[in-house]
Amino acid sequence: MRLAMSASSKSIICYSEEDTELRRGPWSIEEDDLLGNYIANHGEGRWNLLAIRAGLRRTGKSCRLRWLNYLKPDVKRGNLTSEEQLLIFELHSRWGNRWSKIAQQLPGRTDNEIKNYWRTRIQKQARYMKSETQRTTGFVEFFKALQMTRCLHKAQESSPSAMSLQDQEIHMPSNGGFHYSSFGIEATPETQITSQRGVNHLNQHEQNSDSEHNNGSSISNSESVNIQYMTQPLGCTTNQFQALDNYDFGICSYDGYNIDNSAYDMDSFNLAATVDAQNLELPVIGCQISETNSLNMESECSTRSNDELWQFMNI
DNA sequence: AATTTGCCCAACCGCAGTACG
DNA sequence: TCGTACTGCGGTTGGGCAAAT
Repeated sequence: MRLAMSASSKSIICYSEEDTELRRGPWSIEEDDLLGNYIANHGEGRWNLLAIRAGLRRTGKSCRLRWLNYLKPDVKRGNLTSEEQLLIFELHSRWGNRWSKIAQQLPGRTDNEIKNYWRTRIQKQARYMKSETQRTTGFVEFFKALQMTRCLHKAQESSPSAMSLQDQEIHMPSNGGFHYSSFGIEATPETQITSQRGVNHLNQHEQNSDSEHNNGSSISNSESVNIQYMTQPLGCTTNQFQALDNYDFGICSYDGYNIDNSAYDMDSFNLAATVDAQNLELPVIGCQISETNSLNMESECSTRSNDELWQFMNI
């Protein structure tokens, strides 16, 4: 067996003992046509057989990948929307590097695409944030807001009928326009979120105690977040979602962001290394549910680093 | 203008799980 | 029950391209 690089197409051609060529590398238009036409006529499956019968000098594996990631009609091309990006962010926080599972929640997007997206854009931003961490607290609010969504998820899981957040908007601090509408969670007018005012402290020990991608919530529901279901609409009610007292806020334990260091260079998200956790006092976040059933979350204290923070959000 | 650097993304690889004879 | 082939998934690689130097 030997390998050679095709000069014209830069495809690697693999010669076996029988001198049957196995093409590798980029697919040509002709190959795409062959594969597409064959699947149109015969359907998917049995990829090795398909490759042979379609007259493709490719492995079944290669054919499958080409079909699923590129040729399949419902594959969506182009940049990810902001909603999709945020959804990826959220789902990754829940499931870690389960790309195929995440992709299932984004119709038309492939696991490969999401994986590439995460690897490039997210980690780039993470590196940026890490470099900024020493002089900004903006990321704290950001992660706090993400934790907020997790609170809501938890509440939804515990009482799914009463709490859903679809179509809601969570406005991140100050000048950030932050839409969580694609998170698949939905707010009802009956939803109220309250919390005692206090100061958040990061607790490294507790954070680290959360294993398995930290899927388990670190929230002590009884103490940190109370979610009540009211009988009257909350249209004009401003609910303080303040401080998430005693909340194992878990910047470091926020799923997926520091536990995947082995998979990618996720040091960027290992904020424990860059934050003086014990001395970190988090700003207060106010939580408001408007008449339009949208949940607005606002910071009650301004930060000078919003622009920096929202660079992250405005990927 | 030439070279370097970094980003993006398609494609490949290895492994684990599953189906099937 | 076992071995083999197939399938799917996550991780990695490398080429193309544009921006920076």
